[in-house]
Amino acid sequence: MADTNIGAPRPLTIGKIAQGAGIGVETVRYYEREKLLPKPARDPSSGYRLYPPSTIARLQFIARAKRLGFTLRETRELLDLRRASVDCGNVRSRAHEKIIQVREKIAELQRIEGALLRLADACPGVGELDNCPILAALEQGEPDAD
Amino acid sequence: MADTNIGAPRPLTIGKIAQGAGIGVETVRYYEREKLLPKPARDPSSGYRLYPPSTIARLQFIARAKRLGFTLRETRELLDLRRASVDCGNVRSRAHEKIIQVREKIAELQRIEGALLRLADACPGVGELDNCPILAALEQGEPDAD
DNA sequence: CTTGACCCTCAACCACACTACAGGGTTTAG
DNA sequence: CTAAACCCTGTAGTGTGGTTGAGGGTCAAG
Ligand SMILES: [Zn+2]
Ligand SMILES: [Zn+2]
Ligand SMILES: [Zn+2]
Ligand SMILES: [Zn+2]
Repeated sequence: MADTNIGAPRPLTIGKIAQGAGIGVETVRYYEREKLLPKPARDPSSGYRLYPPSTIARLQFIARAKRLGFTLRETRELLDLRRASVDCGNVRSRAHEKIIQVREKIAELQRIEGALLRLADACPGVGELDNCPILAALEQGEPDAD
Repeated sequence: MADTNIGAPRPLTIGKIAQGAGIGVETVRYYEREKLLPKPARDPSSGYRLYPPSTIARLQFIARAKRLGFTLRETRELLDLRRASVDCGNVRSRAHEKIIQVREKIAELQRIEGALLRLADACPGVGELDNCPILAALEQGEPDAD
């Protein structure tokens, strides 16, 4: 409201965008090395990196993709898709692949949870280790576990 | 049935126990370095490692613990518990800790799955990327995701 | 006896996603 | 002007769970 120089996207230093995205400065430089961020402009005299403010959104994109279970490699591919002007279907099919992977992980963890629960419930919690069904199952194999 | 030399636990070479446990020879030596396996006897002339057959069971213990979500460090602690003659309660409490961790992972993955499903269902799968709700959510943040 | 399969040690390397120096230069507040 | 806070490059280290390779020695079959 006060100043209306909206046309000038005053560039931000690496510290600002890192803080804006809630990550470390080193991580931003790492993302640049790993090609998740394009090489930014530089201040000619100091050599400092100068980022457009939209870079913060891009870093948040990366953070969200990470929270959704995408690796950095996959996230880079998503970002590249946009550059390459591919269509929606490509993006959606990646999301579907990721859903399948996530479900597989969940199923595996639920199997693990069930096995641990059965073992913990069978363990008296007192007494000699020779009677402990948890160690026994680990040593001899559990009927239901595999 | 044929030979009854049961009292002599003829030792096995590293290749045999690795094959018996379904893992690699290098992995067995790695486990020894990481103190998940005690240092085995050696053939005096060749220097070959000589293992009692029960080592295969120990390796399977490790494999099962890994499948149950224990790290190698935690698995070593389980194995050390047995050596240290601690009681059942210690083992059970570790299993409970692990159950809690597994449930947290499951909840996180279910949150991720829900977010991905909402996005994928909203994405038409055809057309321009500018209309893709998946990329839009990653760029601008999704209301339900966080 | 020779060949190939097996074994030895020590060391380096892999992926992943950072993180931490070392050894500088620059900007900014007081 | 000075000192703190920031920035630069480049290299190296973290942790997890192994795998691979070099450069050998040993054992069993033919
Ligand atoms: Zn319980
Ligand atoms: Zn018990
Ligand atoms: Zn779907
Ligand atoms: Zn789409």
